Amino acid sequence: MQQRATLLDVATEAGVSRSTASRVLTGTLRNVDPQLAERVLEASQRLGYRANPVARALRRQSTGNVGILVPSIRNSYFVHLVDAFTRVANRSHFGVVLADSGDDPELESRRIDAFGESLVDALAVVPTSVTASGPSIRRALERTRVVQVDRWTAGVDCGFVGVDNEAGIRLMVEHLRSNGRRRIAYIGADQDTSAGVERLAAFRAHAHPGDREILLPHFSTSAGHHAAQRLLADGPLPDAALCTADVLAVGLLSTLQKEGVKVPDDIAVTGFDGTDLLELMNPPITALRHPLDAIAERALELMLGPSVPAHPEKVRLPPELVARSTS
Amino acid sequence: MQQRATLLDVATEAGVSRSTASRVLTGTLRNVDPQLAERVLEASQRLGYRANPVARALRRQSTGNVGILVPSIRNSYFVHLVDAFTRVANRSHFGVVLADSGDDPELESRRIDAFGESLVDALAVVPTSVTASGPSIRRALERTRVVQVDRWTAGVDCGFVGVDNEAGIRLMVEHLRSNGRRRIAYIGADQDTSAGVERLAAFRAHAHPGDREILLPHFSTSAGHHAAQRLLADGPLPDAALCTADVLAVGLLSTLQKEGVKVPDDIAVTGFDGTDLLELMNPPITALRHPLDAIAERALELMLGPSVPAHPEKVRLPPELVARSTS
DNA sequence: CTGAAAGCGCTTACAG
DNA sequence: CTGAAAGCGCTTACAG
Repeated sequence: MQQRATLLDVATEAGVSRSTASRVLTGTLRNVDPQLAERVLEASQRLGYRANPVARALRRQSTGNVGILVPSIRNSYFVHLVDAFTRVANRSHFGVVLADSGDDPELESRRIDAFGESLVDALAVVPTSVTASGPSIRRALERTRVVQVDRWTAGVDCGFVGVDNEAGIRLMVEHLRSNGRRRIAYIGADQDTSAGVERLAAFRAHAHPGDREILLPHFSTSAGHHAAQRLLADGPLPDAALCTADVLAVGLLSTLQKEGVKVPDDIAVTGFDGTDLLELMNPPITALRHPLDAIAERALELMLGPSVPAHPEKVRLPPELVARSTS
Repeated sequence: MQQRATLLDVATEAGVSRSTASRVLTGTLRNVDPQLAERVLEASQRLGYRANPVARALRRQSTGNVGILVPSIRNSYFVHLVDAFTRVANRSHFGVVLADSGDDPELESRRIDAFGESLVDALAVVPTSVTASGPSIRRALERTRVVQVDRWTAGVDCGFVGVDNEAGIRLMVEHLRSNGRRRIAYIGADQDTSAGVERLAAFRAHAHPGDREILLPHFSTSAGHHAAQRLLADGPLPDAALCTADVLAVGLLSTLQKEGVKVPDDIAVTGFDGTDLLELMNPPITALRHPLDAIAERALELMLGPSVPAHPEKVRLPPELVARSTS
């Protein structure tokens, strides 16, 4: 670990000024003598020079990094989302800084501040709460460009990109009904998030008398496990469990099967997100596919696009239904 | 999104110099008049001041961030590892920057350079290849402090912290034998990584004549699926499949079951990492538990500790066996 | 086409 | 105890 070569070192080695060296190295090649350019390039090579990004960022007032804050990297839906986001960002030569808010508004607030005071030009956040996340996001908005992804918060004037939850629920309910399911149990969670709220509202708009609702604290596999136990305890089994997250569906299916319930014969089980957990289960689980690449692209456009509109866009992208063997 | 207040703004507002304002705000409170300190604090509050971390990093020659580069965030083992690493780093007030090398030495090399030229004080890397990752890691070592986690590369003088693979395999083989399993199929992958190499060598040291080996390109669920197909195609089933990664075990179990094989009656299946996938499967899968927190702690010590020893430490931490229902 | 100079926003010896 | 000044390593008007 030796002393890094600096721009001045390169310039000296090449016998030019820092200005010229900088011009060559940043590719502002117009207006540079090819001879000198060559010398600078060689010197830079010889010294193993790489521009110090901290100094560059300070001067340019921009780091070339974007941040993404998700509730939990343990939830595989967010892993897929981060994956898509990173791929799209890298395509435009942006680095990505990832953080996890532990599904906790308090921790989320600290993370947002860390980003705000930190090294990103813009921030994508999946808020943990439709209400409690408001203040931190508003605070972030004062310092940097922010877009909300997958979930929004109330009363915050900030762009949003996510899946169309209403369409997703409708697709799923129609699919179940058309397969003869008559008593659907809606397995919801995180009613304190916009996703939870929108999905439940959509379900109620399409519910029939025989249907019911089970609402859990968080989207997690253990919540799915608890939902299964509730189903088992509460008398006759419904003929479908519409889970509003893959992790819920996986936990629920796993628990039902351990109790000897046959899926899909006794009950249909559906997920929501399209993660690759679905294919691993036995039987593979019916769910939606979210347009994650498109979501990431639109999010980055909003984050990095030219101006900040007075009324930021809210973008909802339609999911597709992917029928597998549990329905 | 308004103009951020600068240190000069705070100083002016409080009627002091930047030096004093800086002293107060960085908590170098010795040698500051309490009166002035109070005024500075108030001004800072009023202006919503937060130090610009880029400027601070340039001046201090340190960012307060550490990086971690993993082969794939799709592999849930690495999610757990990153999780532990982040928790431990945050405890010491370090930020964490995460990147994914897509299991590809080429991409890995680019990511390492990005880190090297980027905004971290030290880097933890899980190399993709015991050979091909060498040059990039050596290059990183010239610019910043580096520690290898979970896997090492040949001929690179760099600290390492990981699980004791030999002990893990031994534990697992003994467990299977003591449960009466006589024909063990070793399901390996990534023979180009130190983990792959060490695990295979350990297995061979404990193998019996009836045992066999199936080696796959990568640790992934689809590789587990292929392993199951090979097992099914190759004549009489062994009575145990010792998988050297949880994702392998999950993919293999899932495929075997789809083909009507009974686990554990027909065959035992074991994982390796201790991710929470194991509990979701039906039946839950026997595996090891890695001491991830300890691994993260030791890694951070090596990354951030005082001096760089001439012969960097190689730390191997012992796993525990967690018997579940597949063995 | 090229270089001297200013400046991004901080922190920290140094002098007083 | 406090402030003027230097400097971290770049980039970019500006003058020539």
